[in-house]
Amino acid sequence: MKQVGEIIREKREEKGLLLRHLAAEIDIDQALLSKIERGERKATKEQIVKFETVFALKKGELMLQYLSENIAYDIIEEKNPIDVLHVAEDKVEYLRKQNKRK
Amino acid sequence: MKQVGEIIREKREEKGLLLRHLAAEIDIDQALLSKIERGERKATKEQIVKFETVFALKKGELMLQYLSENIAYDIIEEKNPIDVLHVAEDKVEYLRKQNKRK
DNA sequence: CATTTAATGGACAAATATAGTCAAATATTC
DNA sequence: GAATATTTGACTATATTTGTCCATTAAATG
Repeated sequence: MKQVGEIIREKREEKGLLLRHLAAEIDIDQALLSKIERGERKATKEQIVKFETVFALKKGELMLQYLSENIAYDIIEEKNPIDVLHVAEDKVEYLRKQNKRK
Repeated sequence: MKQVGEIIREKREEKGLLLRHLAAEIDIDQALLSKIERGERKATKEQIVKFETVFALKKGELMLQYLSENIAYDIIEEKNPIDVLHVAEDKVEYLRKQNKRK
């Protein structure tokens, strides 16, 4: 199961880019990119969008990994993380219906 | 589908407590409690634990609602929130296995 | 193996988000 | 309509996140 940072590093190396090249494209410091790739820091949503563009990934593909990874790490230390996700699912479905109605 | 704030308000009223009484027990300003009950502000995890104690709820019961509610609102505006949750579930399961092994 | 180049670590600063308070304005109850 | 309870909004404090700089380490190259 690949982490977002790993995916980014792989893609960067596939393209033969150096940290500083990709960092420049994303418009961040190369040290920060290094940390993101190694999972020491999290990217922002905006940066994930940029990565998708630079790597020509399907829109939302990396974002899906990113969002779910954040959630997973947020709750992994909790009592019943799986239950939390199931209840969250109920709530999302409920909220969507609500929105549809109005 | 009840929101955390609503649950708190119900419980408080069941016990016949005023905002300022419960606020004192939880050790926050009553204005903040008012906002939490109406969903204008979010409680902290620590406060949720206190609410569980004050209301003699099963440990983790309110926390489950709280955590899942936060997640639901975090992703409701995203493209495929349900997919996000499913992938998050995979990741949680993966992380747990990892932990077990070491 | 010495130099150059790339990547990483750590301390700090800036920006943003969250939590909390106070006092005034509203609403509710008697 | 006075007293009590709740809500609102502006503001401050605190915590967290994001980003940069520069020193250090690691890797590659002549």
